Amino acid sequence: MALHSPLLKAPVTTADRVLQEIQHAIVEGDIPAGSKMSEPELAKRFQVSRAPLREALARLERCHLVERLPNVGARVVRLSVESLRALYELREELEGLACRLAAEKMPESEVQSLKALLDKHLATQRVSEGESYYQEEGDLDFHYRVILGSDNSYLINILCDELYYLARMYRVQLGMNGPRVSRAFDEHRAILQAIANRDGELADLLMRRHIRASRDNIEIQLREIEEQT
Amino acid sequence: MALHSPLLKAPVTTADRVLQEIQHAIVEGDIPAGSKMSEPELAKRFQVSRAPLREALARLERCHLVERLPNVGARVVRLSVESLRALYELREELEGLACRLAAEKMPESEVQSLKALLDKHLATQRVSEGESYYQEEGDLDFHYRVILGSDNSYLINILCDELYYLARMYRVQLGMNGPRVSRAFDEHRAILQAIANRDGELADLLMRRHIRASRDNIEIQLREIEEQT
DNA sequence: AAAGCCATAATTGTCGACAAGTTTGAAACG
DNA sequence: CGTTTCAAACTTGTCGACAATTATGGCTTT
Repeated sequence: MALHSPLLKAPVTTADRVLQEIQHAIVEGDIPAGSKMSEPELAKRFQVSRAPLREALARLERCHLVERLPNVGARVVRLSVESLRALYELREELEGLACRLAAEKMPESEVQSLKALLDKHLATQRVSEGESYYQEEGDLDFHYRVILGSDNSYLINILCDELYYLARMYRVQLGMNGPRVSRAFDEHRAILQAIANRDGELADLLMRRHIRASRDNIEIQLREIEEQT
Repeated sequence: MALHSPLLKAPVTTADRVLQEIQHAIVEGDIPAGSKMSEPELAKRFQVSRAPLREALARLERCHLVERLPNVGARVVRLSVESLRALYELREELEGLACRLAAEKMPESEVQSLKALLDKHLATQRVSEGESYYQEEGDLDFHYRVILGSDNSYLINILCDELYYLARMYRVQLGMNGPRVSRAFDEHRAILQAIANRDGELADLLMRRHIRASRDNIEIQLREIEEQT
């Protein structure tokens, strides 16, 4: 599933493989938020020794999916309004910057290619309206490619490796509901148009709004759940 | 040396200790930029087994001081104009954001405490003019505390853990020369004043300029060296 | 009965050895 | 003489076992 995604590099080492498996399990909620991650237990579950497992845990900490304490161990992070705020506050700023840079640097051919991608999304959306999976992948592809257009390796690393999976965890577990889905498409179009016009300032502004809207959507769901407890 | 720095957490595990030692060695240039890092060699040099050493290498990769390839190994990064541009482009944006947030959220007591810190720096500078060590530590302390004032854990993590040491490596190896040193003090004062006035927009702008100036300074040194080759 | 303490069990951190992969360099070939 | 091939040497990745630290649970004490 989703093996075509540009974000999934082919695993070369055992640690790579188990990282991807655990990452997926956490994002999807198969390993529940807040739970303790026992090294012996996970090693048995994924049929590996503790060495590559610990390597995987270290990388999971790097992308903020687990928290580790020396001599104590690792826990899956808990989703919270406070963490969501901090995460999206940062994404707003960084993806806004990515847009500004992409407007300056993205080659014309890539802009055209992105336009074609959005047209494909639109067609796909018509076929399966409300189908969140395609939408989500499409949304991610769009963001992903804009970020790559920034041509800043540190920015790309932060957004695509370190913040990506946590943001995805919020979206997968708290979902994106009805009307928001189709609106996101229009916002993508507007952002890309600004980039095509080489209007970095506008692309920045539109992307910030786009991310803010996405955050508001998730925060509503999250508050409902937090109040239940 | 520099054990009082707020950035240096007390090492609890062997991996922590060797990480700090290697980190220091790379930043200071004792392990030269671009050189291969042999695991057996480093293990012998620091008197540890390869397990904690590999843990340290993983964290060095995280803060962009080394690059690793599967089944090949780790190399110390090379300093380049292109990498400097990307790094400072990002720092400008992120520390600008930190200033804006700090202007909103930093408690009054912390603002006062920072004022006292700058006064102390000024006194210290008079005592040892041109002494780059104190200046540098002081500069870092200032930036560090403004970042903490942002109250955004992901932002703090990126700036203080992941980008900090590479930025420091550029500064240590390419230096901060004469007139820039004293100017930095004045810029700090202006930034802090804006934060004290709760003028986030201005603090953002001033911090961006401050970082841009610092970058220009380093880039000049770097270009000279690159042309020599 | 609640709080503190100690021994025990379980977990994490580290080690040395083996397996799998890559680099090196010399011999064979064009 | 330059290029290719291949094997030996070395490096990285993985494993199982041991050491050090933390969590558990029953016992004592007040």
